[in-house]
Amino acid sequence: MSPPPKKRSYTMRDVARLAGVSVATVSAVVNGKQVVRPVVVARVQDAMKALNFHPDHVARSLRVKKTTTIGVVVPDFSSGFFVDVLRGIEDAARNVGYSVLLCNSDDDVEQEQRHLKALLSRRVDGILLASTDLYSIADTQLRSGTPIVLFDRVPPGYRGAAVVVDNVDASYRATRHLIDLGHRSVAFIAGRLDLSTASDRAEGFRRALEDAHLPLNGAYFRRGDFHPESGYQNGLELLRLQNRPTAIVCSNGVMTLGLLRAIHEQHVRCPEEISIIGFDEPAPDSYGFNLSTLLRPELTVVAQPGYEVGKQSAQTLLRLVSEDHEPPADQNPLITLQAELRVRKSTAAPSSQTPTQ
Amino acid sequence: MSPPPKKRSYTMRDVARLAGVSVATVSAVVNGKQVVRPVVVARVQDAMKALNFHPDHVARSLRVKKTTTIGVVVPDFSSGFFVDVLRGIEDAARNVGYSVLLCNSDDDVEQEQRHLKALLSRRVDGILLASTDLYSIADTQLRSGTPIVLFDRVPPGYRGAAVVVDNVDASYRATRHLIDLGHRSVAFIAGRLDLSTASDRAEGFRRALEDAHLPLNGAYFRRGDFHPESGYQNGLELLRLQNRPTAIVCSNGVMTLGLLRAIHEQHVRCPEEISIIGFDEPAPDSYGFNLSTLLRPELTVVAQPGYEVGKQSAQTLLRLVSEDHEPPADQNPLITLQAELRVRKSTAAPSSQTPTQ
DNA sequence: TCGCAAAATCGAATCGATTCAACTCAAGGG
DNA sequence: CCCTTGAGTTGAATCGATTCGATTTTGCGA
Repeated sequence: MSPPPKKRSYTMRDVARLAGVSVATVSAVVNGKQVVRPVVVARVQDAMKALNFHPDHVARSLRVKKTTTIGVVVPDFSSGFFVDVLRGIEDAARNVGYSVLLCNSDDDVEQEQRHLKALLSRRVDGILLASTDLYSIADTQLRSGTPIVLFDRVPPGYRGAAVVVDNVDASYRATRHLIDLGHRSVAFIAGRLDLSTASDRAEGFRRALEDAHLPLNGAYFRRGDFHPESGYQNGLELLRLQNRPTAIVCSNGVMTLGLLRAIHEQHVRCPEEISIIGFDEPAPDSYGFNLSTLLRPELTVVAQPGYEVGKQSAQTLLRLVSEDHEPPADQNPLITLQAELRVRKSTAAPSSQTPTQ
Repeated sequence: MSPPPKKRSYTMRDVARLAGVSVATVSAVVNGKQVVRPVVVARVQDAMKALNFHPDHVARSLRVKKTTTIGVVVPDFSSGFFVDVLRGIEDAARNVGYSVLLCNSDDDVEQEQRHLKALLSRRVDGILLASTDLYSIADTQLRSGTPIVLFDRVPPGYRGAAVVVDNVDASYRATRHLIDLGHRSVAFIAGRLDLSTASDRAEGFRRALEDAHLPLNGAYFRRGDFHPESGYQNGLELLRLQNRPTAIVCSNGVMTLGLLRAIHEQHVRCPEEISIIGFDEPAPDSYGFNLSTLLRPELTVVAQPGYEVGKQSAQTLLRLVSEDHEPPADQNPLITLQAELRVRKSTAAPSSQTPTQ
């Protein structure tokens, strides 16, 4: 019960001294996992209050080899999709007392590697990663032993845990929607084809054409890079084509914004002269109602369940973290979520004069 | 030079053993702050490579009492503004090797307190906070000794470091823009008036009217809560008013979306029948071009420099962190940034028939 | 009142990197 | 040839909480 020394922040030692017990007992009180007599508990709690003691999580982490922290690496959090994902992650993590270390890779391979190194060095309990560099993960993962859950993007044949959207199906349905409306010349603006999301969407588009016995016009398949400018450029080029397509599928949210700009600039009426369908809402999905309904025209989109992707990724990761043994091989670590087709006003039947094909 | 024991992750001890030196020397090599003979450096580095050694940042943090991590508490990262801020923070932090612990308070006072406690417990080097509860900060701050920089929202008379936008001026200019166009009956949809941002914007509105010798019609001053639904409801009520205003200033981004919906639903033409000006872009500012230009109508807004707010907040905080002594009192710790008026198509001169005032 | 099992508390080692006083050793001066 | 000097290296203490085997207390029956 000696007077506490003057410090900025007190330790269990100080609390113990003030309460007249040992640090082990203070620890027992703090963690509540061992039995301590009520009278002692009270004494310790008083001491803690008196000193405004807060246990040092860093020291604890060192000792128990667990940081109660997960790292998240996203390629870009300007995109509405990743913001939704992030919200899902944060909510799931917070619910179980985990903190989130946020890293932005800017879609840059080196940044991503640096971030992963930093996260491992900081001994996060697990990592959520939307990787820019699909082929270098195995490496990082194998070396570290830290659980990793990939989301959104997954290397072909990846055997680890991952949460993705069924992009083939999403794209198929988007394309199919246009075909069902009567479109025969449908164009596609693809994303970075080295990413699974982009190639899957391209594949869905291809299959939908195939199933409808429509030819795949090479000029209608454009390579974008998931950035708005490429939506704009490819949009312009498509609109200027002699045989202009009657409909365009645009394979992500921000490229769709670029495409819209091109359409406005060229004074092409949508959906009268051209139908367009986008991927993702162009802004976070969380306002209670969606921004797309305010766009000119109201956008038909295939919306990915971003929040759900985040939530399930985090939950999967936290499950892996809490299992010390390797998860049984028979349970599939790949979770696939379905996107939702939201038909609004940017898609309609093509005008009667069918363009030459 | 004994063979390394099998472990998941190796320590300096292992590296030292393998390299035939002491841990102190390994530490010296890792940190490069003391002179070590090149031949020894090489031996140590080889050993590190061989074991795939990565220093344990947790242990380091404990010893040096520094985590190279800052905590960020935002009320909501669905809003485009905070996403921009976050990007600014992340960029600034990453540039100097800091990590970011992200917390979402959901504009809930208890969440915020919990997050702050957690961050202090985790011994972050500093905290960036957009506080929901302006009057309980002093407490947390004084007790902890951890540097805190407030951003976006600041309690009146706050004496600590903060980075804010000049909301009075921003709102003044928005209102002034409408008055200059000839509007005489201008309405205002306010946010949560307990927040400095909201009350400052209300004040700017008030002053602009006053300077123009226009009366402040009570029915034209609406209290919202910064959420889209309140923009919608207040919008509806304003539009249904007998003396409908000819222009509306809406004091944040998502409420403006709600207001837009109300306008569409009521089939009120904008800007012909009503001019509106919003605060913030309704989505992140980072696409290279802005979403507002695609809205129907293209929105005139007062855009806050979100990225800059984030960047300067982080830089200010990191400066505080690196100074061990208290900063001199004579330098003003309050940074005020100016918003930018972006005139687009949702504002125009009122129609000739002046409504009864 | 005593003895003893059970319950409560304690002491000391530990996690992994940093730090600093102490020590080694080679070079150069006297 | 010895001593000083200083560059390079090392051992051991330290950061603060946890943990576990050891020790003390408590409560209860005899």
